[in-house]
Amino acid sequence: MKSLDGKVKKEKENGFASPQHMKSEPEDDFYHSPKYENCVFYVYFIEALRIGLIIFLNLVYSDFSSDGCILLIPGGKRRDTQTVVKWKFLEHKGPVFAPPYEPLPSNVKFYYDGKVMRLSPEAEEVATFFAKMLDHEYTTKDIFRKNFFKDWRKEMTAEEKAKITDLKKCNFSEMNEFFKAQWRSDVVFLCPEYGFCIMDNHRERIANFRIEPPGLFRGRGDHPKMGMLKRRIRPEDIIINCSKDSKHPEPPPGTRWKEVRHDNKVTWLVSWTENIQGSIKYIMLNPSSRIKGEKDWQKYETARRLKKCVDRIRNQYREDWKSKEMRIRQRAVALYFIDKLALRAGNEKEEGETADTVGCCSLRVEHIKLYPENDGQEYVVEFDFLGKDSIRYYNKVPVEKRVFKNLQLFMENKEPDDDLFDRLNTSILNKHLQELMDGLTAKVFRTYNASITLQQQLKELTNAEENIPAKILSYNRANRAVAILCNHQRAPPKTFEKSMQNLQTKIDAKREQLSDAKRELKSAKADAKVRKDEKSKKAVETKKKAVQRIEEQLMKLEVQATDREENKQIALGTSKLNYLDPRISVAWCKKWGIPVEKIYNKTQREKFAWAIDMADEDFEF
DNA sequence: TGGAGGACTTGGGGTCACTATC
DNA sequence: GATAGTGACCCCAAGTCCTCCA
Repeated sequence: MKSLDGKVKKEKENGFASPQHMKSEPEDDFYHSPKYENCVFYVYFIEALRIGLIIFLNLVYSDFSSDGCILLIPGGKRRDTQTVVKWKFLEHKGPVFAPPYEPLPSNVKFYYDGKVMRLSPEAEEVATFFAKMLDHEYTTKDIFRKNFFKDWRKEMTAEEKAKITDLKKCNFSEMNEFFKAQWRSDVVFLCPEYGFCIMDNHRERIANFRIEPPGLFRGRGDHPKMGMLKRRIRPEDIIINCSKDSKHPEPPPGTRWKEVRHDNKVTWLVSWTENIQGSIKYIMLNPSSRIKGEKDWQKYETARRLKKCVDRIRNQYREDWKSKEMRIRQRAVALYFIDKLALRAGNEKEEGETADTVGCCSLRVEHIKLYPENDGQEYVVEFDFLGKDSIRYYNKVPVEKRVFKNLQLFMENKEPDDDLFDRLNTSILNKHLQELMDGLTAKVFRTYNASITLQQQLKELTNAEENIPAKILSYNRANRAVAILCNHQRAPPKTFEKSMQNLQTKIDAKREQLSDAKRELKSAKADAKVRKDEKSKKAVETKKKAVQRIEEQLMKLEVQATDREENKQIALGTSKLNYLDPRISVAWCKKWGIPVEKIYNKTQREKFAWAIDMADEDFEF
């Protein structure tokens, strides 16, 4: 692990201040505070007899260290460390398990081949997973049905297995109706108890304190494992991570944890291994927590460092297009795509285990087409592939001649399903990037290009003369430019057409209202001209104000319609949450007097509390 | 050195609760 | 009070990148 010395030094040189909230300065009322530097001492007064001592010792003697972050000790003095300690003290209540299966009431029947059939509890539970999804497209997909049926049969008794041999003959509709009508039990009240933990004196919100319930795996795209049974997680599957000196969470009576460990070099509280892919799942802290906030801040600082050397890197990869070595040319062309098109790195994937999706390094020959000329443009590359979450990436872009020629070279004598960059993978690329800049990986380009685009677009689109709704439209347009760059798509909402129609009706009505109001104003003016008295003058003023008000309302509606239409298939949330340095948005709000609530909702404000604290209107990414 | 596993971020969709409208 | 529409929040899958070990 890298020493933090260099980082701290660099940050000092660059003039980065540590965000205010990252300092360890306990305040009261942390429970409702958007900041999270509040001490638990005040709220947990009763429990504090025991915890208090630890808190006190922590406050006095410890710093709050985090991997790669500036460390502060009480008094604000920075201290560097070699360790990768992420927390000093961690206490939590453990996870909340999915409620046990309750057999269906006897009036809810399952039919096989038109006849009522009573299922064993094990088989019935798995059947209910399918029944609950009956209205979903998944249950019409062959792979889903095949996987489900195979796993369902494993839960059946020998008798059931012999009888139930064809999924088509199964009728789950009564079960489906039953679940639709059922009142959903509310576990929100568990939140204050299980939804929080104590980490380094701070009461922190936990992101996902509930264990994922059993069900059918919903893989995306053409996932070969969709429909498989996600088994129930039991205490014996759970690894608890907490402080040695904390009050360990208790497993449910009569059970035990798989393991209790005290690893303060990781940030998770609970983990278990899921049975579909064999991957590990975690319970971690909410994005508003200090540990996540620091990481987020670091991410944007790395992207800002890239800004300083991006020209050098671009010059270098342009040079590398001419390299004698194929691997260097491939690396340089791939990097050009990552930089220009904000493509993801594209790790290798195990064939047949997941949906067939690719990123830059894993592009295949079949994913691009080359056009020496297309629609009056030279050297056009057409990309068409499925990216993360099987979202289609389609783009036709003119590229530089050397890139085009190189691509022709890379594609020579290859089959459509051969790798385009056969001498490259993400670890080779990232190793190279690491040499160009400390901490640089392919992902950083996406963050950098997203943030810099937002900043540029905001400068370009914001008009000082415009009112707040128009400025917010500009913001959304800038956000949209980033979402398009990053290919963040969404399925148009089901109610989209209808709601657009309703909005249009409102606009039409408002227009009519406006023309009525104008007509009234005109006649009031004429009246005032004849009568020349105070009363009629006043009437003119009133009518004028009415026209103005309606004009504003109409504009608001029109802006709303434009915004919604332009947003039909674009998802803004992902870029806002993960790629755009929040300080750009905060600075923009401050500069133009826009309430930050118009840009960020409550959750987002909590996540970006550090940026709201830090950024003034002059902030430059 | 490279492959596997682990830790963490990113991502779209689903659900729910709140608000507006009738 | 019922209903429709919507945004916020939750869920958990699917990525990226790092570490560890043979």
